[in-house]
Amino acid sequence: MISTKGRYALRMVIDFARQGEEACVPLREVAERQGISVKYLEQLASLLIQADILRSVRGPHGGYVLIRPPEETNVGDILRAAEGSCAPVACLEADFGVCPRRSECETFSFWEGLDKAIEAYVDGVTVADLVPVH
Amino acid sequence: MISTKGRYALRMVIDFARQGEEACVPLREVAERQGISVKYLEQLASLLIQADILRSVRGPHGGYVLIRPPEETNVGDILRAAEGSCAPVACLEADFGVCPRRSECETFSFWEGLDKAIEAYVDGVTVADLVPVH
DNA sequence: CTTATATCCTAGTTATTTACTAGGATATAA
DNA sequence: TTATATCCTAGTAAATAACTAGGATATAAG
Repeated sequence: MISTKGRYALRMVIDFARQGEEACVPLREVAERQGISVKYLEQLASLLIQADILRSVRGPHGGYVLIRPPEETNVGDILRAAEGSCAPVACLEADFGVCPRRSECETFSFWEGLDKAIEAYVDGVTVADLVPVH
Repeated sequence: MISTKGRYALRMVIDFARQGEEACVPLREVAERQGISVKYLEQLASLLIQADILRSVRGPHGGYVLIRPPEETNVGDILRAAEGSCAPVACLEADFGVCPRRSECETFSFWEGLDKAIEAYVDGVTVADLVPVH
């Protein structure tokens, strides 16, 4: 299940995109519009910076800017940045290593298929698809 | 993310299916083969009975029996029975009610689409697909 | 009718994760 | 110098996960 991290991160990015291309938007404004605390958004923004989705401008009139236009940022990248992973089971996460039951596991290929279906969907939607036309 | 409930429930049903059609299998055996405690499996079996996937036989030589043949039981039904839901976000669960942000929410349709992709996948795989041919 | 074996049912318990809040350090435009 | 931002690390309350525990109930076999 997707937690508030992923859900709020997506809403934040959509909010940025709505303010216009290359707009520098402070979290105070996003927090007010979205009803989420600045402090929590800060943590999510930091994850999105690490994932090269946002960049920041410090000081007065500072804020965050989308690195790429909304059409070039897909939702999968945002969710993976915020959640760590979109994998439906732990054994499919990057840092899990090799499962000791792997060779005898009859469900592994099923989970792999589910993971692919999820990735295909989330990577097939861009932020632009979710920003209402002005 | 799918918890041990869903993952173990699926492994248990596959284990039942491997013992043959209409076989009555006690949890003691499944527990031994799968490395999961009888007590935990009991709870999961109870959920699968409520969902009309298993039926039980009490007493010595008792156990659990698959109600339908493996080809007619899909994995989605097992996961929904064990997990309560396969929905990726809380607002898509049956008992959530109407979200107060629903009318202004720009992400709802995205989550709905993800939910449909997940349901289509899990409902498209049957237990028979996961039981290795003997 | 006793016994062994199974399911059934409800609680409790420990560890982890979630969803934040708190407090300050750092940068910078005016 | 000051106000306004981001940045960074900890802490914390509540919920969830992943079980274990203890017994009640049913039933086949002797």
